[in-house]
Amino acid sequence: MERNAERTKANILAAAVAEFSDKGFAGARVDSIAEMAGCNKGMIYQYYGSKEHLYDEVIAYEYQTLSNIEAEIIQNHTDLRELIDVIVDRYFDFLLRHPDFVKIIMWENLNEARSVKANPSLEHVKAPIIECIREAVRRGRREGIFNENANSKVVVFALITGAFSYFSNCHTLPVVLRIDLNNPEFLLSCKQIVKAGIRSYLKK
Amino acid sequence: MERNAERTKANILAAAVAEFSDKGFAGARVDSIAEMAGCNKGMIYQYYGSKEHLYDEVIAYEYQTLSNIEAEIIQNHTDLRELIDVIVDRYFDFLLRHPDFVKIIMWENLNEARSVKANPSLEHVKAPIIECIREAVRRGRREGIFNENANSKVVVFALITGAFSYFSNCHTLPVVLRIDLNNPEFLLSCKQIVKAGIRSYLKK
Amino acid sequence: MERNAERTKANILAAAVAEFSDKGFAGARVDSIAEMAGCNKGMIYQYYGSKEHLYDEVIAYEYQTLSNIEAEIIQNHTDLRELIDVIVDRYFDFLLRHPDFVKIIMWENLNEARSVKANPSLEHVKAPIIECIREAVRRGRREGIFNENANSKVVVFALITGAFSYFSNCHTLPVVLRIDLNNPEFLLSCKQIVKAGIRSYLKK
Amino acid sequence: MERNAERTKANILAAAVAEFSDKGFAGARVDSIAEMAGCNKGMIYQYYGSKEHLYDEVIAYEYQTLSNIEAEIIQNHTDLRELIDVIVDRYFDFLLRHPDFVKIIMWENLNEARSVKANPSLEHVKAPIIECIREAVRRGRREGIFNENANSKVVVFALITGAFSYFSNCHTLPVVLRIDLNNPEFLLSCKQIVKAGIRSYLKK
DNA sequence: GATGAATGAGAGTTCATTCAT
DNA sequence: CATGAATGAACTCTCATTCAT
Repeated sequence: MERNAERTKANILAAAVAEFSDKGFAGARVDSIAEMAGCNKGMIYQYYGSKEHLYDEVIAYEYQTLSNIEAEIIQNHTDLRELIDVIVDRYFDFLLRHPDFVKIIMWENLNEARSVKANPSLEHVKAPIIECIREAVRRGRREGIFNENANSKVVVFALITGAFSYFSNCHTLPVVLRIDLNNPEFLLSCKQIVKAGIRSYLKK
Repeated sequence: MERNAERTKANILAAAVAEFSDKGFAGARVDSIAEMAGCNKGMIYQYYGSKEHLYDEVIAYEYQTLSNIEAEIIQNHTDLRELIDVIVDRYFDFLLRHPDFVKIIMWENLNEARSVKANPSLEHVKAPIIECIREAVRRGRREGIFNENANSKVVVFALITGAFSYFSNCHTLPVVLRIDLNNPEFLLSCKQIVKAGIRSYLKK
Repeated sequence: MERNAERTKANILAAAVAEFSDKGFAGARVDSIAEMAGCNKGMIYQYYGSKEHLYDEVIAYEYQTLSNIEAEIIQNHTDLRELIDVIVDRYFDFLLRHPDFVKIIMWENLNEARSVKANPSLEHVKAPIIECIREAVRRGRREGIFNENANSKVVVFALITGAFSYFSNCHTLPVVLRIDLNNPEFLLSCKQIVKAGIRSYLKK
Repeated sequence: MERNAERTKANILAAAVAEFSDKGFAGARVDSIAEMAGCNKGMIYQYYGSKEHLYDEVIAYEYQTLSNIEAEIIQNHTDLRELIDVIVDRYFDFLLRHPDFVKIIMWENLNEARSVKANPSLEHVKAPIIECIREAVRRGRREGIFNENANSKVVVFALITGAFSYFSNCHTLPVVLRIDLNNPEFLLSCKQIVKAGIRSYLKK
């Protein structure tokens, strides 16, 4: 068995993402993470100190993945009129491709964000996208296409939760509503509702 | 020491709602539930069989509380134009006053709805509100105020998730967005965005 | 529900015989006994004081059933030459029809006869059959058909264990020897071996 | 505190033999086994999975100890006329020196041989001694000293139960018959009865 | 750096027994 | 006489963590 600290650490983190997103903090098993990571349990304690610290790292890591997407959006957007649509689309795409992310964020909310609150660097993880929207709103006002009183944080909140909500109830609602979330038309309608809601808020 | 089976059973269920909504299935402790219920652990097993069955009862109970609200909405609504606004308002009100409900639903989604799927009666728990919306859409079409192609289940889905999403990220987003969800204006804006999105879907 | 102390007591004892013979003392459940007896658990404690005392009563009861058979044998036997054969046949018959007896005796042996030792009246439960054999051996000596040195207690021991052993390994031996204990020929052979062994001991 | 998986596993098995033979499956305590084995309770679950699997291992182990004795008997016997006597003597010796074995077999019979039946390898654990007796009976017939119709499985059954029965009632019968099983003469008489019974069956 | 044997606290569950009704 | 709600101790089993190797 080859010795490679970097690789082992990365394997542990990846395994931890899978385990914590699947079972949550209380349900996750350190043994399972070690097995998935293909390493010994002792390694986890050597590299991450405790189950709790490992969980913190997972939270930070997951927030970073979305942050990377947001950085991309910010760099590439040009047209103000299309910005909302683009962000909604990118958020839906991201969450669709990262089911782990959705779950981790849900666990962390049920955890009352204790890990997020304990990590000072996360206070600023959304700064770029907030600033991007704030600037867009400002410009939109000047150009006369956006409302004077629109609160840019309301917009960010609506963007995130609008996309998120399609995924966060994805197990119970299909049962009680007897719907199929994989239906592309259904997805399209939901995206349009989110977009229309936010556009309405900005214009009004 | 008074003996009362009915009361004890109810106490256990109430304690279980509190414990499961707070900690989830894996994190909940049967000991804590017994202590909160002011009874012996054995009573829980006598009345509910196992931690898992107790959880199932909690899930069923919580769905029933919302179902009661929905029944009320259906009985009282008259004006088609106001229906969406009324439901959004009532859902937000309900979730605001029932934080346990939000959490339980989130835990159950993370649990992949295993308990919901195992309880056949829950398949029909949403039938009344679905039927109410379907009928409204039908009438709206005839009156010429609603879209021909509007899917009533999309509307129900958007109503539920629209309200839900305000609450389901209520711990992480205030931290990373530096917002205050208790601000009444913020709440109002969010409700308006949800209403506008759905109205747009119906009209378009 | 009719109130009848005698009947309830008898029902409990019958249920206890079934439960203890099936599961042994440690495996038996007071709840099961109450259910089988069609009465409340409290009754068991009222009439028998504890699980342990109830077990003691079961032991005493079972010994009595065999004692009744032995009394019958003693009264009816006449011919000295046939006595051994008769007793072996009657013992096999009894054990065949009373599987509970075999099991209870086995549990009690594994229990190191604590209950038997604690019940002084059981010290004399075998006195009649012992006396019967002793007298038979004495007469057999006088008539010249039995050995001078035959120990009558050896005979009783061999009679009891000879019959018993056909039943006490009735679950393991059929598996490892691949035999069918219900085969009448097999049973006959076993009885003959026991009879021949004891006759040999008496004659030699 | 030395760490040695092999040793710990062996200690647990030895402790389990003692505990299960003493208390049976239901009465045995995992805590007691751990204490006797001088290890932590968790080790038992790591190495044996469950109390039930540990019991299965004990059953298999005990059958093996007798199988070893039987292999020895088979290798060393020469004279056909002495075979029965030798086996009876060796069985009595073995059971005298292995009280655990007798008890475990009794528990397992009361357990309705569930563990024996669940272990396919035990179906053949008696094959060597069965084959040995079968061959002896065949040769005895050819030499004219054994009966034409003797069933070799009856012989094996009688050998095993004959020896076993001396031990399986060793706690109750001494009390109710007022005998001393440690008396060497008594033992000798019992062995002779068993031998005579089987010889009679073979000759007749 | 890496292993896996070992630990101890605590989890869910059972059960003989008691007691208010 | 009879019920069944309630108790508390003890049981089997789990798991985060430590540590000798």
